[in-house]
Amino acid sequence: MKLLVIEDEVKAGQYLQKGLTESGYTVDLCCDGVDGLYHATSQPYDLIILDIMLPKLNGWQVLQTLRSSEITTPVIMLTAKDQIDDRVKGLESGANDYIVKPYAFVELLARIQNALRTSSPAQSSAQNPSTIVIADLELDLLKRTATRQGNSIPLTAKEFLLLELFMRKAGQVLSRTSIASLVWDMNFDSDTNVIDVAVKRLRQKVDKPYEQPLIHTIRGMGYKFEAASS
Amino acid sequence: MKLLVIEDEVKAGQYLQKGLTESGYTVDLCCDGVDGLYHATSQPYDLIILDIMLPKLNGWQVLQTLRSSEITTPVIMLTAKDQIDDRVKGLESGANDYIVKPYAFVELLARIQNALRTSSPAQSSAQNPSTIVIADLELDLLKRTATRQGNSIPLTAKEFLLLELFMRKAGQVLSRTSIASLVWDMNFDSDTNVIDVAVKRLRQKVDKPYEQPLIHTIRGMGYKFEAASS
DNA sequence: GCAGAAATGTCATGTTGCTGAAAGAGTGAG
DNA sequence: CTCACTCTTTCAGCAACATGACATTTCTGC
Repeated sequence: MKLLVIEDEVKAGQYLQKGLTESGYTVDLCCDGVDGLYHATSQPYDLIILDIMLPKLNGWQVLQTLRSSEITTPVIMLTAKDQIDDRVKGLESGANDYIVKPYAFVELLARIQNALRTSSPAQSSAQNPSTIVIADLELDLLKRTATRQGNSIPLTAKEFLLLELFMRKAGQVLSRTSIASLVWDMNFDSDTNVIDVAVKRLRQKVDKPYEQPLIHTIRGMGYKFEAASS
Repeated sequence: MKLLVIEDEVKAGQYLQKGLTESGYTVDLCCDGVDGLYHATSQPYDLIILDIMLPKLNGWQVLQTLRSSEITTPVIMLTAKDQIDDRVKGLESGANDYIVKPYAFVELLARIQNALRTSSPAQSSAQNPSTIVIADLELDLLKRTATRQGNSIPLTAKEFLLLELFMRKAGQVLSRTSIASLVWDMNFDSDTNVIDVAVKRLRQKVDKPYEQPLIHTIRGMGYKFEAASS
């Protein structure tokens, strides 16, 4: 799950980034409206957290531009107590939710989860969204553990993020470039093999001890997570 | 599925009753705290929807009385925007969820389903809300003491809060930021290691003298309280 | 209020193990 | 067979965590 935080106060922004990263999200951080808008339009995010008071372009303008570009990513507005106006209250602006500063971090977390839940309609009626199950592999997002055939598999932070991405996008081929931008915060211009190494380590734990491989290499394209081998 | 709605505004209450009935629930409606408490204690409900602003007895009092009567029916609090305080935010009051007025009906529905789903398995084993028992550790919420293998463990205020949080969220990974937000009221100070120190002190008392560790560090993510570990 | 004690927070230092770079071996495609 | 792509292993750096000592705040009995 990739979030974009647009917040000009550096400290508040870093705090958010840290807290949300710990909570299992990948977070990009922008410090002004123009930069934020650029990021929001140039790559897909699952959710955007948008401060209203911003240099260059304020939150309203960013939001309006996004919506008129038909970008429907859920947006949670951050507003100071004395800035609340009717646009926020009624959520008529196209925002999905708002939260008043200062806020409790866990409350923001709850709102993020809520916005993510309600924005993907498939989930809402489906079963418990806190676990993903594919074949005999189960990923528990709250416990941050994987289980295969009853065996608990301990995962490091990066491994967990990678596996979560794989399982969410099961069946799709994921290029190294998109993996790099979704799990690492890097643009894939450098010639690194972090991803190969990470996949190798993940396979070691998830596939190696078992019969059926779930992580498949698509030569020249990337990787794919799939139950039935093609 | 039988629900109890405690809401003083007649119109809002009837609206809820109608909507929930149409959604397949059986709904009782009460218009003040005393009446609501009477119903809630005199017959079993699957879930209670509880407004905070109520005549005679407010939502907090009703909830507290319910919980101290060992009634563990899931409760969703209804709160106006300007009433949100940390009790709601952290859900430390014994409520299972809360929703801010005005809300979308479908959202309330989703939260009801969620509360019914997540509470039922846990509730049955946690009949007595005045103590939490996990493995050989017992936490007495009234006496504010912990006991492990028959040995009483004296806890300071912060230690107790932290352990209570851990045990309530047993199995889940808690990020430092969430812990900071729930146990301390820190929502912005980032460069401190109070939490690490507090965990160390708690471990000293709770884990150090015993065989099986209960508090686990999940590197890069936070901490987790769990009996059997990988 | 005051002194002493307990609790809590800050800082400096030690320790661990995750992570990513590099380099070589393996493997499939043409 | 050759080349490009992928896999595997090794290793050092470093961020994240643990810990002990010290400072500050809060509590408690007089």
